[in-house]
Amino acid sequence: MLLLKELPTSKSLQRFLLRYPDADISAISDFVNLLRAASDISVALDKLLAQHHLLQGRWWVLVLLMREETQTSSPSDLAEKAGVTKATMTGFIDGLEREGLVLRLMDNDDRRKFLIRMTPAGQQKLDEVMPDYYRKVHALMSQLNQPDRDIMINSLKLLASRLDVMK
Amino acid sequence: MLLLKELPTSKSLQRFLLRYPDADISAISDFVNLLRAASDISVALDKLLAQHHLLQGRWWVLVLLMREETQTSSPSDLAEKAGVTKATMTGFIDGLEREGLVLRLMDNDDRRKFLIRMTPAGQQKLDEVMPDYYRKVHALMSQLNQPDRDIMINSLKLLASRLDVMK
DNA sequence: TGCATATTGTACGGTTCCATACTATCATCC
DNA sequence: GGATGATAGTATGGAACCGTACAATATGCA
Repeated sequence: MLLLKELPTSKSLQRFLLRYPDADISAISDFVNLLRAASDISVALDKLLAQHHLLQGRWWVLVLLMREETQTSSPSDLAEKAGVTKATMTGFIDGLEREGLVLRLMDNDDRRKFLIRMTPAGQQKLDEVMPDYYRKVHALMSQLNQPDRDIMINSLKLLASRLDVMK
Repeated sequence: MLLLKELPTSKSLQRFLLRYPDADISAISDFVNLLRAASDISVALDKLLAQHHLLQGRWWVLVLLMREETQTSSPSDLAEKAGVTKATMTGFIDGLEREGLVLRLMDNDDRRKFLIRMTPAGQQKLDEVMPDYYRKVHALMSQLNQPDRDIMINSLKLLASRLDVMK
């Protein structure tokens, strides 16, 4: 996600309005601000994870594995739950395996499959990251009062559910 | 930005709470929902631009150039305004130049520099994209009533301005 | 003037992601 | 049981990014 750091000057805004008179300036401004704020927040999460030598993609995989009682899943299943392609998941697993945080095991029932299992080192890594993550997310979200926070989240959810209007 | 498609089951949530009892579940849930909604919106923007054979990075460059009266700027200036490194901007400009949407001109005042100028084809591309963009962003943002929209944007801005609490 | 320092743009190598195409394996249906 | 089609995982090649290092050029200061 890429975003402009600089909002337009009123002078350049006028030039845009001259050329595109139908533009809804306040809608554009809100839209850009929304994306920029979310991008900044995502970057902050990246930095938090980087302090533990993790990246969002690999971290989600560990979280998904911890959700499983057996701490085991398949690449396809992980890909679907993480919302990435199978090819992307292959890359994540490669990285995690290289660092010893997960194992690839044969699945004797279906020889096309692998079983991906979190190792003790993987669990240890999560135990190191999650308390930090929870603490900092709590600190961030506490900056908002509850009514505003509810309205913000519900509004975002509503927008995300109405994205078909952009087609 | 990568996001889980699936929220945790209550069963796996209990396992997380057992291991990390201090977790603020509602903060985490809101945080993840925020990032996921924003990511979905960003993907929708990508798709809109893709219909015009553009990508976010290159598109912002054209928008920045249009903001300039001379439709001209330098790679360093563009990089700073777009919030990317100079190296990344070099790549964007390469792509835009290859497609004939911008030109690299010598700067006779400072021979280290280039002047990047939008071509008529570049302006034509923007004239094709921007009305579509404006129309669809208006359609999306109109899904919210004004008070909620204001609260959402202000809350997001406030969060983005308080990201130091995550350090 | 000359020399240290800063700036500009690029090359290079790295990561994360995707789309596509492929092999191996499984499931189905005649 | 054999062909057909679906599915699992990966390889490959691409784009968008970054950090670092570099050559060329400009600037400032003794």
